[in-house]
Amino acid sequence: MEIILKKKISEAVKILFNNDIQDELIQLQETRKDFRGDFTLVVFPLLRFSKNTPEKTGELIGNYLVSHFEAISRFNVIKGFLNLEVADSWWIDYFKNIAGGLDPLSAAQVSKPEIILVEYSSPNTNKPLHLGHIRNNLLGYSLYRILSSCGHKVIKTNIVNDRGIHICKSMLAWQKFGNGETPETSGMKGDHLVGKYYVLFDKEYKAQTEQLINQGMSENEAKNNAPFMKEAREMLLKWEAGDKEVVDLWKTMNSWVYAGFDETYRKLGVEFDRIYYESETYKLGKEIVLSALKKNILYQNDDSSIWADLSNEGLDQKLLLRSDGTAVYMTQDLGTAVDRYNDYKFNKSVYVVGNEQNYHFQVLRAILKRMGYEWSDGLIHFSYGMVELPEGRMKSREGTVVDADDLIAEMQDTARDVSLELGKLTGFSNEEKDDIFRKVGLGALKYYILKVDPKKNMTFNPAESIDFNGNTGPFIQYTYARIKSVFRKAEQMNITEDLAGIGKASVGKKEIDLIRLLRKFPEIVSEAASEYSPALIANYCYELSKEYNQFYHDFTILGETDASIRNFRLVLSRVTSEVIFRGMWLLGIEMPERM
RNA sequence: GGUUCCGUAGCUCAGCUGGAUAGAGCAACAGCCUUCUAAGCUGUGGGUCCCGCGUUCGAAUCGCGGCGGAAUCACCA
Repeated sequence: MEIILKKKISEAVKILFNNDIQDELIQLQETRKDFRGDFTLVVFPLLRFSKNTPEKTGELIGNYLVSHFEAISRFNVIKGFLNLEVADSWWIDYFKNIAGGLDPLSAAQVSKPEIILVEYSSPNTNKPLHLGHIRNNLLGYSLYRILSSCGHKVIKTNIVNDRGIHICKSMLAWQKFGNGETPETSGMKGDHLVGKYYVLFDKEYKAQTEQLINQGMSENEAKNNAPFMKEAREMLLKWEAGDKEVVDLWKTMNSWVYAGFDETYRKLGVEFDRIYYESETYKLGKEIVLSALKKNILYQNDDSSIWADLSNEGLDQKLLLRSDGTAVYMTQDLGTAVDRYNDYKFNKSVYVVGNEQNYHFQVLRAILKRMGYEWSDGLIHFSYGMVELPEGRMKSREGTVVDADDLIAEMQDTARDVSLELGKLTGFSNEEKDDIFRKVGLGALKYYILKVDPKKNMTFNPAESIDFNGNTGPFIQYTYARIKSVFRKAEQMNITEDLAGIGKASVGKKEIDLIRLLRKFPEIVSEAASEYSPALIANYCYELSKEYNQFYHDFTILGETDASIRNFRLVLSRVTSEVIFRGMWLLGIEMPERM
């Protein structure tokens, strides 16, 4: 529509003012709700051609369009804005088009599909997942759905940080205090069990450090000389040397953690196509670093540590291999990146990683570029903000972390309480109820997190996140469930949709408002894909749901006596529910058929 | 100090390829359940869009300069 309209406007300008104008000067937008009309032309840019007042110019163009373009039925001019009204027949035709089973996503397809890796989650294997990981997982998974819905080939990957001193810490504490405790004997989830020993290590380590400080050591000395730290370091060396006992323990404890993570991932509804382990990629990283050193891309210090000098790119010196030859975080990431390119020859590789690592990824790209990997341009750090609590940042040492499993359970419990209090779901089996509570509780959590702009830090208010009223996931789910209910009722009444009858229906403003919103969907999806922002879709789904709820309250649907009007509303309801479903699906949010 | 990000209603957030009177939700107050789900709908109050300058017919939106906040600049990951 817009394209034809623009053509007509440019034709009008040519005939009225005798000028060929560029497309950019024709600023066409949807008319604001509080004005009469469907599309609005901003006439200011055209004044220099018309050499007339804004009002007069608008009027001239409006008159031309009404008499030369049958789709435009009326117009009005307010200040410099020409509001055009599209004939109802056009809306009906348009609507029949999208109602006839046209996939709302087909318009969002990209012309050149790419191979895109999306890395997300990236847990450490020494403690359970927390609220920050939830944001990461939800963003990553939703990104996957959005990008692949646009036609890209997307590979979901996870890099598990399964090596390093932090793992040895839990292992050591388990050896000292564990008495052979396992997930089976303790009844604890594996990741929580290992996390418990990580905390124990820290506690004991702190005590030891304090003792040494009291004996007169400086803080740094004490930290380095505490027996626990020494033992942990020894353990790391043994691990790198392949010591059987250490490696076996490492394997055992990691397997506990993986089982725990899998459970959390399953509850969250996220999954991966390929998992990389740092214990496997760090060696490649070392090789890359060493060969780059030979080519004089890097330099070596007297203590034989290896560095990259990025100072002429506005970055600092960056350590790549320690003086004892062991790998650091950056070494592993270099290895992982090369590994991945060899595996997939990706066009883009998206890292869903918190903004605290902005610098790290700047450096990663710069080093790869310098090493001659042209594909490094395709590395994208999808940087998201921290999740803070009303009291401030989460601190594991102060016990203010919100545990992922606890939170999920709590959301489901709240969904149950609210639902029962409202007296819903009588006559359902316990399985059916639990399924709905799960969808609603999780929907609330996911929506709450995904609706905010990823790059912004967000505040997680526990009391508010469990609110199910207003701009929330359950509100959107509720809208969907309600539409489903209309259709169940219609079935009972033997009412079926009749697209053919719709032409006779009178098109009201409410209907047009809904259709206008519906037609935006593909545009929103492509925008979300190019901006990497699920939040756009979340806010759209809310807007659509709100619009529908208002529509629903203003009219009866099944009770409408005029069949053509009833059909119009019925089909409109169905299309709305399909788009809502699709939008929420892109966010990874499940929709209950009733609630 | 360098770099990156953020600053919109009491609170949580939309809006940002420049357009009309800046929008939702929460919280407060007032209404609406014999008709398809009230997890809803309607209404009232609430704003120096951090500040200043610039570009423009027009700036919350773009540019520059401040101010405030966050992150980061480790032989941690």
